[in-house]
Amino acid sequence: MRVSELFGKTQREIPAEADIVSHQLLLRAGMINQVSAGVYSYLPLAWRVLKKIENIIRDEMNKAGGQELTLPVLQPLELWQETGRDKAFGKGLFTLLDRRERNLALGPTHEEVITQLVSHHVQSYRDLPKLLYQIQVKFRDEPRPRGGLIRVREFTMKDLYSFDMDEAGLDKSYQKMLHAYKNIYDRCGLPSMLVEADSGAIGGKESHEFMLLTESGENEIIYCPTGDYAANAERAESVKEKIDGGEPLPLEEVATPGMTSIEDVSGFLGISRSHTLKAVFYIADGEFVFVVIRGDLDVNDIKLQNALHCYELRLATEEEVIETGLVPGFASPVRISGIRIVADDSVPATSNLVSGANKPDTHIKNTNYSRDFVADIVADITLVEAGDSCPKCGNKLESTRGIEAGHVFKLGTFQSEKNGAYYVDENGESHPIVMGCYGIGLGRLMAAAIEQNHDDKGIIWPLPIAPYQVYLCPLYREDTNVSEIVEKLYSELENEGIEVLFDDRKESPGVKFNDADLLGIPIRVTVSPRTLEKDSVEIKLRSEKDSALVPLAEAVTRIKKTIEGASTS
RNA sequence: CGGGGUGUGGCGCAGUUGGUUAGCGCGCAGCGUUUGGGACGCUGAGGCCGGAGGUUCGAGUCCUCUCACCCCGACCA
Repeated sequence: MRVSELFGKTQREIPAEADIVSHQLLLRAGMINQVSAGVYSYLPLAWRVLKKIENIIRDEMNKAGGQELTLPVLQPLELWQETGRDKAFGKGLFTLLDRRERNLALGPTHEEVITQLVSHHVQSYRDLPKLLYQIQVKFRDEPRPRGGLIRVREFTMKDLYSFDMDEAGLDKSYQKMLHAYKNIYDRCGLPSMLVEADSGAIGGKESHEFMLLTESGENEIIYCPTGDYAANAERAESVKEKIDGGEPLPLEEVATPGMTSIEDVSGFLGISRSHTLKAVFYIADGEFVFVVIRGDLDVNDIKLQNALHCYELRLATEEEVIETGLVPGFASPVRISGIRIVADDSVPATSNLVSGANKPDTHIKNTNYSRDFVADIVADITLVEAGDSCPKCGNKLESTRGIEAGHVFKLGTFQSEKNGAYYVDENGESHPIVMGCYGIGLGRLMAAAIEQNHDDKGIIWPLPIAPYQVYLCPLYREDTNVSEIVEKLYSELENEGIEVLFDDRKESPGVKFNDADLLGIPIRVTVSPRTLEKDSVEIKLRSEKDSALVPLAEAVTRIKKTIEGASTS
């Protein structure tokens, strides 16, 4: 492709809209164009990158035994009502009415449709297992699209769904996908980290995410430096410090004027925070919930939401707390009724805690779980932080950030039961099909690749996903034969099947070099009167500082070698 | 949905207490001189100042409403 003919222009200045690097560079490189919040057009350079990523993914899916198919974007809302996931997605689901006033949804994902499809074509254990996938556009009305391509409302995603007879089969499919995913990121040239993930309110039991580590990542990752544990902070667990409160003592009121925070109370009474009981109030699907946790710990909202099995969860306002009859800052789970109580598992494990007294300026000492109050739910709802202890080995956990570039779930039979996908086993008995699902967002992967690979000049594409492999950069001068030689080189490279972006513009060297750097093409080949004096061309890798002069006659083979070397290493 | 911010040629911005033909840089077009890290000169094209309503002799500027986009939070496979 000749740059003079390429659709899309580079921009020197950083668009004011863009905050994160990948967004800025995608815009400056003329790769994407925003149409609406979270909706983009993809120009030829971006499209080529997406196609390369797509082909790598497709290849790995096929190798793992996946069969590609295509599914509708337009889906009847009833299908979503069958599983109740219309509620789980809530406003995130784009819906519309057709001319007959029937409700339709734009697919945010395709479990419902594919499960229904499978129910029509799988009746027997002989039809299983199956791995089916599609690479298609999906729609989600995100509350807040952000970060350019990181979080959008219309996006292309590869989703594979596995259908197995039983858990053992699912385990196998799941392992296959973990392996395939690792290969995908490796082949794209992007280091990834596998972490345990939250599977959401309706998800199955097990779930993992593939993270591309970068500081601009939306997700906090908690991991053990020994490598035996890594999890999204949303679900990370830790070994909680054991606090010995001694034998249960009688309840005792104590005046604590104005001491409304854990900090205040522990300081005032001269005890550590871990000897206090922290009360936090939430509204879960409209219901007021009283949450208690040991004073030195914080509540993880996601874990709490999972424990409550609710769709919507938020902190209660002070007014709501007062309306409920509680005293903010001095609330206690002791002797209250009609309010659901959730306790972190640290609470039953610790004795003689200081809690509120449900009256102003007063706390009670020696609150003991079971004797003084019980919770409706006891669960681990602790927010884990760097410095806590690894659940596997006890070492200090660390924290980093990453972009979620893939998410795999063991769905189990929830979906197949609701959408009626059953099979008959050898004994003629009917069972729901055991499912898994495995997604990768292509645009996000592209953006994450840039977040991981750039410098102050521009993008540095890993060769396997670069829009072009070679940037052929002649520096013309009228009285020389650069033009003739570079045209010949261009067609030779193309004949070898090498993807060349040929900067045939009559621009100054500075402009060309800067554009080459901005676009991030891995191999830059400069031909100029200066190199031709030595009968050579200059080859420079975008990822490296130095360049090398290579004899013109060897240029093509040298470039081929560089490409092969990069793709096998 | 709550909080904050921004809307002025393709991009980045300026525009005073309201005052005449709305500016600058980049980019774009033409001509000429240039060519190893975003060259220079000359000439030129390109604007319902986000939209609607209002105040006023007069509105990019003031008032009201509205829309869009961005950021933080809520939310989110």
